[in-house]
Amino acid sequence: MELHPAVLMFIAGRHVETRVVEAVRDAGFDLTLAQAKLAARIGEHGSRLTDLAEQAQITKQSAGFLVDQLERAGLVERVPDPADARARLVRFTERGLQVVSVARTVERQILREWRRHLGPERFAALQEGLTALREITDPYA
Amino acid sequence: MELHPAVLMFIAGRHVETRVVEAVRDAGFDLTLAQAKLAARIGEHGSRLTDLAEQAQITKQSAGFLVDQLERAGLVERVPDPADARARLVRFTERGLQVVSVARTVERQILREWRRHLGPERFAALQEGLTALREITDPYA
DNA sequence: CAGATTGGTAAGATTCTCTGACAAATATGG
DNA sequence: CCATATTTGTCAGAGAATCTTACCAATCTG
Repeated sequence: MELHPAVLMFIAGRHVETRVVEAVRDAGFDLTLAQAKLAARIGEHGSRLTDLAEQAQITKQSAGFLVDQLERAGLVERVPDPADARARLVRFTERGLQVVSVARTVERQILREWRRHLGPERFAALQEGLTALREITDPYA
Repeated sequence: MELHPAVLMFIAGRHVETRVVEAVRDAGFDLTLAQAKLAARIGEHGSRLTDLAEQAQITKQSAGFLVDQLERAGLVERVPDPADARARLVRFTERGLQVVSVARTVERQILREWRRHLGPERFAALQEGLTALREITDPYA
Protein backbone atom coordinates (compact mmCIF):
# COMPACT_ATOMS: atom_id res chain seq x y z
CA MET A 1 0.00 0.00 0.00
CA GLU A 2 1.37 3.38 -1.03
CA LEU A 3 1.01 5.71 1.91
CA HIS A 4 0.55 9.43 1.48
CA PRO A 5 3.92 11.18 1.90
CA ALA A 6 2.41 13.28 4.67
CA VAL A 7 1.73 10.11 6.66
CA LEU A 8 5.28 8.93 6.11
CA MET A 9 6.54 12.31 7.25
CA PHE A 10 4.39 12.11 10.32
CA ILE A 11 5.79 8.70 11.20
CA ALA A 12 9.38 9.87 10.85
CA GLY A 13 8.69 13.14 12.64
CA ARG A 14 7.11 11.41 15.57
CA HIS A 15 10.07 9.09 15.79
CA VAL A 16 12.41 12.05 16.16
CA GLU A 17 10.12 13.78 18.61
CA THR A 18 9.97 10.67 20.79
CA ARG A 19 13.70 10.08 20.73
CA VAL A 20 14.50 13.68 21.64
CA VAL A 21 12.03 13.89 24.49
CA GLU A 22 13.23 10.52 25.79
CA ALA A 23 16.85 11.63 25.77
CA VAL A 24 16.00 14.89 27.51
CA ARG A 25 14.09 12.99 30.19
CA ASP A 26 16.91 10.47 30.58
CA ALA A 27 19.22 13.42 31.17
CA GLY A 28 17.02 14.31 34.14
CA PHE A 29 14.92 17.14 32.70
CA ASP A 30 11.20 16.56 33.05
CA LEU A 31 9.76 18.26 29.97
CA THR A 32 6.35 17.68 28.49
CA LEU A 33 5.96 17.42 24.72
CA ALA A 34 4.16 20.76 24.52
CA GLN A 35 6.91 22.47 26.47
CA ALA A 36 9.56 20.89 24.27
CA LYS A 37 7.84 21.95 21.07
CA LEU A 38 7.67 25.54 22.22
CA ALA A 39 11.21 25.54 23.60
CA ALA A 40 12.48 24.27 20.25
CA ARG A 41 11.49 27.60 18.77
CA ILE A 42 13.38 29.84 21.15
CA GLY A 43 16.13 31.61 19.23
CA GLU A 44 19.73 31.94 20.28
CA HIS A 45 19.34 35.48 21.52
CA GLY A 46 15.83 35.03 22.87
CA SER A 47 12.42 35.26 21.25
CA ARG A 48 9.29 37.27 21.87
CA LEU A 49 6.28 35.45 23.19
CA THR A 50 4.22 36.58 20.22
CA ASP A 51 6.75 35.16 17.78
CA LEU A 52 6.89 31.85 19.60
CA ALA A 53 3.12 31.61 19.55
CA GLU A 54 2.94 32.42 15.85
CA GLN A 55 5.59 29.87 14.89
CA ALA A 56 4.04 27.18 17.02
CA GLN A 57 0.59 28.14 15.74
CA ILE A 58 -0.94 28.52 19.16
CA THR A 59 -2.36 31.58 20.87
CA LYS A 60 -0.07 33.87 22.80
CA GLN A 61 -1.98 32.91 25.93
CA SER A 62 -1.12 29.26 25.41
CA ALA A 63 2.48 30.15 24.70
CA GLY A 64 2.57 32.21 27.90
CA PHE A 65 1.21 29.25 29.84
CA LEU A 66 4.03 27.03 28.60
CA VAL A 67 6.73 29.66 29.10
CA ASP A 68 5.53 30.04 32.68
CA GLN A 69 6.18 26.35 33.22
CA LEU A 70 9.59 26.44 31.57
CA GLU A 71 10.44 29.46 33.70
CA ARG A 72 9.39 27.68 36.87
CA ALA A 73 11.55 24.73 35.83
CA GLY A 74 14.46 27.14 35.54
CA LEU A 75 15.02 26.46 31.85
CA VAL A 76 14.16 29.89 30.46
CA GLU A 77 14.02 33.45 31.74
CA ARG A 78 12.19 36.55 30.58
CA VAL A 79 14.33 39.63 30.11
CA PRO A 80 13.26 43.07 28.91
CA ASP A 81 13.57 43.59 25.17
CA PRO A 82 15.94 46.55 24.75
CA ALA A 83 14.30 47.33 21.43
CA ASP A 84 10.72 47.55 22.70
CA ALA A 85 9.61 48.33 26.24
CA ARG A 86 6.35 46.46 25.78
CA ALA A 87 8.08 43.24 24.94
CA ARG A 88 10.20 40.75 26.79
CA LEU A 89 12.57 38.19 25.39
CA VAL A 90 12.26 34.57 26.39
CA ARG A 91 15.71 33.04 26.40
CA PHE A 92 17.40 29.93 27.73
CA THR A 93 19.16 29.92 31.06
CA GLU A 94 22.40 28.01 31.54
CA ARG A 95 20.33 25.05 32.66
CA GLY A 96 18.09 25.42 29.63
CA LEU A 97 21.08 25.35 27.32
CA GLN A 98 21.98 21.95 28.73
CA VAL A 99 18.62 20.68 27.49
CA VAL A 100 19.25 22.21 24.09
CA SER A 101 22.59 20.49 23.98
CA VAL A 102 21.07 17.08 24.72
CA ALA A 103 18.44 17.61 22.04
CA ARG A 104 20.98 18.70 19.43
CA THR A 105 23.09 15.65 20.12
CA VAL A 106 20.20 13.26 19.56
CA GLU A 107 19.19 15.10 16.41
CA ARG A 108 22.67 14.75 14.98
CA GLN A 109 22.70 11.07 15.91
CA ILE A 110 19.40 10.50 14.10
CA LEU A 111 20.72 12.35 11.09
CA ARG A 112 23.66 9.96 10.94
CA GLU A 113 21.32 6.96 11.22
CA TRP A 114 19.18 8.21 8.38
CA ARG A 115 22.13 8.97 6.17
CA ARG A 116 23.56 5.53 6.79
CA HIS A 117 20.24 3.82 6.12
CA LEU A 118 19.49 5.69 2.91
CA GLY A 119 22.99 6.21 1.61
CA PRO A 120 24.41 9.67 0.84
CA GLU A 121 22.61 10.15 -2.49
CA ARG A 122 19.14 9.23 -1.35
CA PHE A 123 19.63 11.14 1.85
CA ALA A 124 20.64 14.27 -0.03
CA ALA A 125 17.69 13.84 -2.39
CA LEU A 126 15.35 13.58 0.57
CA GLN A 127 16.70 16.69 2.22
CA GLU A 128 16.56 18.54 -1.05
CA GLY A 129 13.01 17.45 -1.84
CA LEU A 130 11.78 18.43 1.59
CA THR A 131 13.44 21.81 1.35
CA ALA A 132 11.83 22.44 -2.01
CA LEU A 133 8.48 21.37 -0.68
CA ARG A 134 8.74 23.95 2.03
CA GLU A 135 8.32 26.63 -0.60
CA ILE A 136 4.68 25.69 -1.00
CA THR A 137 3.86 24.43 2.47
CA ASP A 138 5.48 26.84 4.94
CA PRO A 139 3.29 29.82 5.79
CA TYR A 140 6.31 31.60 7.32
CA ALA A 141 8.90 31.04 4.63
CA MET B 1 20.28 27.54 7.26
CA GLU B 2 19.94 23.79 6.78
CA LEU B 3 16.93 22.66 8.77
CA HIS B 4 16.70 19.17 10.20
CA PRO B 5 14.65 16.97 7.86
CA ALA B 6 12.27 16.24 10.72
CA VAL B 7 11.46 19.93 10.97
CA LEU B 8 10.82 20.09 7.24
CA MET B 9 8.58 17.04 7.53
CA PHE B 10 6.70 18.65 10.34
CA ILE B 11 6.10 21.79 8.27
CA ALA B 12 4.77 19.83 5.31
CA GLY B 13 2.73 17.53 7.52
CA ARG B 14 1.10 20.40 9.30
CA HIS B 15 0.23 21.96 5.97
CA VAL B 16 -1.63 18.82 4.92
CA GLU B 17 -3.32 18.49 8.28
CA THR B 18 -4.55 22.07 8.11
CA ARG B 19 -5.81 21.75 4.55
CA VAL B 20 -7.70 18.54 5.25
CA VAL B 21 -9.37 19.78 8.41
CA GLU B 22 -10.29 23.04 6.66
CA ALA B 23 -11.89 21.19 3.77
CA VAL B 24 -13.82 18.90 6.09
CA ARG B 25 -15.10 21.91 8.02
CA ASP B 26 -16.02 23.73 4.83
CA ALA B 27 -18.04 20.67 3.87
CA GLY B 28 -20.07 21.23 7.01
CA PHE B 29 -18.57 18.65 9.36
CA ASP B 30 -17.39 20.14 12.64
CA LEU B 31 -14.44 17.93 13.54
CA THR B 32 -11.65 18.79 15.94
CA LEU B 33 -8.06 17.97 15.05
CA ALA B 34 -7.87 15.21 17.66
CA GLN B 35 -11.04 13.62 16.33
CA ALA B 36 -9.74 13.81 12.77
CA LYS B 37 -6.41 12.24 13.68
CA LEU B 38 -8.11 9.31 15.33
CA ALA B 39 -10.69 8.92 12.56
CA ALA B 40 -7.88 8.79 10.00
CA ARG B 41 -6.82 5.48 11.52
CA ILE B 42 -10.15 3.70 11.26
CA GLY B 43 -9.81 0.87 8.75
CA GLU B 44 -12.19 0.06 5.94
CA HIS B 45 -13.85 -2.77 7.82
CA GLY B 46 -13.65 -1.14 11.23
CA SER B 47 -10.96 -1.08 13.87
CA ARG B 48 -10.75 -2.02 17.50
CA LEU B 49 -10.45 0.74 20.04
CA THR B 50 -7.22 -0.73 21.37
CA ASP B 51 -5.66 -0.71 17.91
CA LEU B 52 -6.71 2.86 17.29
CA ALA B 53 -5.19 3.92 20.59
CA GLU B 54 -1.95 2.10 19.90
CA GLN B 55 -1.55 3.57 16.42
CA ALA B 56 -2.35 7.06 17.60
CA GLN B 57 -0.09 6.56 20.62
CA ILE B 58 -2.69 7.59 23.13
CA THR B 59 -4.32 5.60 25.93
CA LYS B 60 -7.39 3.53 25.14
CA GLN B 61 -9.34 5.80 27.49
CA SER B 62 -8.44 8.84 25.41
CA ALA B 63 -9.33 6.97 22.24
CA GLY B 64 -12.66 5.99 23.75
CA PHE B 65 -13.32 9.61 24.65
CA LEU B 66 -12.80 10.67 21.04
CA VAL B 67 -14.79 7.78 19.58
CA ASP B 68 -17.68 8.77 21.88
CA GLN B 69 -17.66 12.21 20.28
CA LEU B 70 -17.46 10.84 16.74
CA GLU B 71 -20.31 8.50 17.58
CA ARG B 72 -22.45 11.33 18.92
CA ALA B 73 -21.73 13.28 15.73
CA GLY B 74 -23.04 10.31 13.76
CA LEU B 75 -19.77 9.68 11.95
CA VAL B 76 -18.88 6.29 13.39
CA GLU B 77 -20.68 3.40 15.04
CA ARG B 78 -19.58 0.58 17.31
CA VAL B 79 -20.58 -2.90 16.24
CA PRO B 80 -19.78 -6.21 17.92
CA ASP B 81 -16.61 -7.87 16.69
CA PRO B 82 -17.68 -11.29 15.36
CA ALA B 83 -14.20 -12.61 16.11
CA ASP B 84 -14.08 -11.63 19.78
CA ALA B 85 -17.00 -11.07 22.10
CA ARG B 86 -15.01 -8.70 24.29
CA ALA B 87 -14.25 -6.38 21.44
CA ARG B 88 -16.24 -4.00 19.29
CA LEU B 89 -15.35 -2.59 15.92
CA VAL B 90 -15.42 1.14 15.36
CA ARG B 91 -16.42 1.79 11.77
CA PHE B 92 -17.64 4.68 9.67
CA THR B 93 -21.31 5.32 9.09
CA GLU B 94 -22.58 6.51 5.72
CA ARG B 95 -22.23 10.06 6.98
CA GLY B 96 -18.71 9.32 8.20
CA LEU B 97 -17.75 8.02 4.77
CA GLN B 98 -18.67 11.40 3.34
CA VAL B 99 -16.01 12.95 5.57
CA VAL B 100 -13.51 10.35 4.44
CA SER B 101 -14.32 11.18 0.85
CA VAL B 102 -13.71 14.89 1.38
CA ALA B 103 -10.40 14.16 3.09
CA ARG B 104 -9.25 11.79 0.34
CA THR B 105 -10.05 14.36 -2.31
CA VAL B 106 -7.93 17.03 -0.63
CA GLU B 107 -5.09 14.58 -0.11
CA ARG B 108 -5.08 13.70 -3.79
CA GLN B 109 -5.13 17.37 -4.69
CA ILE B 110 -2.12 18.07 -2.47
CA LEU B 111 -0.32 15.12 -4.01
CA ARG B 112 -0.82 16.67 -7.44
CA GLU B 113 0.45 20.02 -6.19
CA TRP B 114 3.58 18.44 -4.75
CA ARG B 115 4.27 16.41 -7.87
CA ARG B 116 3.89 19.47 -10.02
CA HIS B 117 6.14 21.57 -7.80
CA LEU B 118 8.91 18.99 -7.53
CA GLY B 119 8.62 17.35 -10.92
CA PRO B 120 8.01 13.62 -11.34
CA GLU B 121 11.59 12.50 -10.60
CA ARG B 122 12.13 14.47 -7.43
CA PHE B 123 8.65 13.60 -6.26
CA ALA B 124 9.28 9.89 -6.78
CA ALA B 125 12.61 10.18 -4.99
CA LEU B 126 10.92 11.86 -2.05
CA GLN B 127 8.25 9.22 -1.78
CA GLU B 128 10.85 6.50 -2.09
CA GLY B 129 13.14 8.04 0.51
CA LEU B 130 10.33 8.49 2.98
CA THR B 131 9.17 4.91 2.49
CA ALA B 132 12.68 3.61 3.08
CA LEU B 133 13.00 5.75 6.18
CA ARG B 134 9.91 4.17 7.58
CA GLU B 135 11.84 0.93 7.98
CA ILE B 136 13.82 2.46 10.82
CA THR B 137 11.28 4.92 12.24
CA ASP B 138 7.94 3.11 12.31
CA PRO B 139 7.38 1.11 15.48
CA TYR B 140 4.44 -0.66 13.80
CA ALA B 141 5.95 -1.60 10.49
C1' DC C 1 -10.00 -25.29 34.83
C1' DA C 2 -7.22 -21.54 37.29
C1' DG C 3 -4.58 -17.84 36.47
C1' DA C 4 -2.87 -14.51 33.18
C1' DT C 5 -3.91 -11.62 29.38
C1' DT C 6 -6.74 -8.74 26.45
C1' DG C 7 -10.58 -5.40 25.24
C1' DG C 8 -13.03 -2.03 27.02
C1' DT C 9 -15.33 1.27 30.51
C1' DA C 10 -15.69 4.52 34.77
C1' DA C 11 -14.18 8.29 37.62
C1' DG C 12 -11.32 12.02 38.56
C1' DA C 13 -7.32 14.95 37.95
C1' DT C 14 -4.04 17.34 35.03
C1' DT C 15 -2.42 19.52 30.96
C1' DC C 16 -3.14 22.18 27.02
C1' DT C 17 -5.60 25.28 24.45
C1' DC C 18 -9.03 28.66 23.42
C1' DT C 19 -12.05 33.19 23.73
C1' DG C 20 -12.79 37.64 25.60
C1' DA C 21 -11.23 41.56 27.96
C1' DC C 22 -7.75 44.43 29.34
C1' DA C 23 -3.28 47.58 30.17
C1' DA C 24 0.90 49.52 28.54
C1' DA C 25 4.06 50.87 24.90
C1' DT C 26 4.64 51.91 20.22
C1' DA C 27 3.56 53.31 15.42
C1' DT C 28 0.97 56.17 12.20
C1' DG C 29 -1.56 59.78 9.86
C1' DG C 30 -3.12 64.10 9.87
C1' DC D 1 2.47 66.75 18.25
C1' DC D 2 -1.53 64.58 19.22
C1' DA D 3 -5.42 61.19 18.48
C1' DT D 4 -6.05 56.78 17.01
C1' DA D 5 -4.72 52.23 15.78
C1' DT D 6 -1.59 48.51 16.44
C1' DT D 7 1.40 45.55 18.93
C1' DT D 8 2.94 42.99 23.17
C1' DG D 9 1.65 40.70 26.83
C1' DT D 10 -1.38 39.46 30.93
C1' DC D 11 -5.62 37.90 33.51
C1' DA D 12 -9.81 35.17 34.08
C1' DG D 13 -12.62 31.54 32.82
C1' DA D 14 -14.00 27.70 30.03
C1' DG D 15 -13.53 23.73 27.03
C1' DA D 16 -10.82 19.93 24.92
C1' DA D 17 -7.68 16.25 25.28
C1' DT D 18 -5.01 13.46 27.85
C1' DC D 19 -3.49 10.72 31.79
C1' DT D 20 -3.65 7.43 36.07
C1' DT D 21 -6.01 4.18 38.78
C1' DA D 22 -9.39 0.88 39.21
C1' DC D 23 -12.46 -2.28 37.49
C1' DC D 24 -15.42 -5.94 34.69
C1' DA D 25 -15.99 -9.39 31.19
C1' DA D 26 -14.20 -12.41 27.62
C1' DT D 27 -10.41 -15.03 25.99
C1' DC D 28 -6.09 -17.47 26.04
C1' DT D 29 -2.68 -20.63 28.22
C1' DG D 30 -0.36 -24.02 30.79
